[in-house]
Amino acid sequence: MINVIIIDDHPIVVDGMRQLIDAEPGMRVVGAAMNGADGKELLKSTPADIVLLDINLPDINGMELCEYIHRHYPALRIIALTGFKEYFYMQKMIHNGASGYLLKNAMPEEITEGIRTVYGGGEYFSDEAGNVIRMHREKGGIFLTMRETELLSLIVEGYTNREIADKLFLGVETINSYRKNLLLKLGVKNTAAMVRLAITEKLV
Amino acid sequence: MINVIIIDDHPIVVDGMRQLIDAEPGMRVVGAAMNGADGKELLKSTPADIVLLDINLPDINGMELCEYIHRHYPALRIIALTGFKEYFYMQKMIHNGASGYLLKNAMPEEITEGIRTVYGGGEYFSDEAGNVIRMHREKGGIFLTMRETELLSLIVEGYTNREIADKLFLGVETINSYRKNLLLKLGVKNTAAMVRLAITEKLV
DNA sequence: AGAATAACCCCCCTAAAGGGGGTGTTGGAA
DNA sequence: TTCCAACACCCCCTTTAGGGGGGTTATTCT
Repeated sequence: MINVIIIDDHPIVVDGMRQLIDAEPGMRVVGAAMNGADGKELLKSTPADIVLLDINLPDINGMELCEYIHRHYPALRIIALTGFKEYFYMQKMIHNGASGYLLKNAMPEEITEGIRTVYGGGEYFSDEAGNVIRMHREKGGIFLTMRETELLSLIVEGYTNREIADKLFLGVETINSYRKNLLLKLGVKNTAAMVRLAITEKLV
Repeated sequence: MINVIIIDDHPIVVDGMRQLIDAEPGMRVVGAAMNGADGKELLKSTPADIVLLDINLPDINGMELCEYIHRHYPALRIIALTGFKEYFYMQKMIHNGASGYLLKNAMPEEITEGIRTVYGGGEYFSDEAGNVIRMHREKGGIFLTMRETELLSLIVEGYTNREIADKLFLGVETINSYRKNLLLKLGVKNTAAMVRLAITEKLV
């Protein structure tokens, strides 16, 4: 029996997953949390095999939580379950210990198959995610570093330096440096042009 | 009995909604579609009272589909069900005939309450959405004028206020006013978010 | 004639972004 | 072991953007 924990702040998604997994023979949902803090508590009290982890959580970043889980519960296998289809997130989650990456528009069969594959020790990426990862892996040249890409995404989403600093627990001056460096690397002179480039060139 | 149709490309969301609604007395899901084309077919064959409509659909834009549904089935009440919290989307959906706007992180009770309220002839907006809408309704602002669109394009292209002013033979302060008004109308708080919205929604 | 709206202009003031310099740590490749 | 890239941080300073007000015209619809 594969025991699954869900950490996701969308009640509807949690309900849907629960129904899907419980209906599947050989696996069941043993707990669910709607934020990072509850998630950590849940992990402490409830032994499980698989964690389905959202990236968008109200209190902490899912990617950090992924790293935390991987460090504190190395035996636990993590599958990212998110709407983000940007390579950046996949790269980061895998780097932080995730063994699978499921997009929320994945078909139910993909989800159960993913759980089984990852439980068996493998890696699993849902169709679209797999394509994106393959595309980038052969191209290789990501000329922005991970941190830079991360910063860029946050800028594109409209966060100010102050907000980004708080979110990442860094100094404002640090964010400033990154921002200036991004302008330099991308060869643009202001945020507006950078955002446009980031979107049209799919850098995020 | 309130008959509900769901149009959303996330199977898990559909499952979750279905479970939630079917468990609620007095309402039931009579059909679901995962894209716009299937959605249109479904509407043709299946009479219903409420449509829960996602904005992110693989084939067509949910906002356009909203308008289509409203025109072809005026009796049908539409509730937007989406993750977008920008005012722009709410405004557009309401303008296109939606009677409610639910964010995907809404609590289950909000969803069922929303369905009931809208079925009863009212309007319903989930907590966060409601705040955003109320804030904007008092201030007003529907579509972009020619001039505003022109300004927006120039901003997206990375020109500063000074440059735009010179280019259009206007005062810098005038450009400033336009820019501020654009932020207000589009419901975003800075240039980065505005540029993103302008590009992804093809406002330019 | 009156109301509404687009287009235009101006002030003050603060917050945020950007330009140009710099420091130090770390972890991996050579 | 040395070297380098990535990362995080700091200073001073100027420009740009954004928040809050205040207006005037001309047109268009009723």
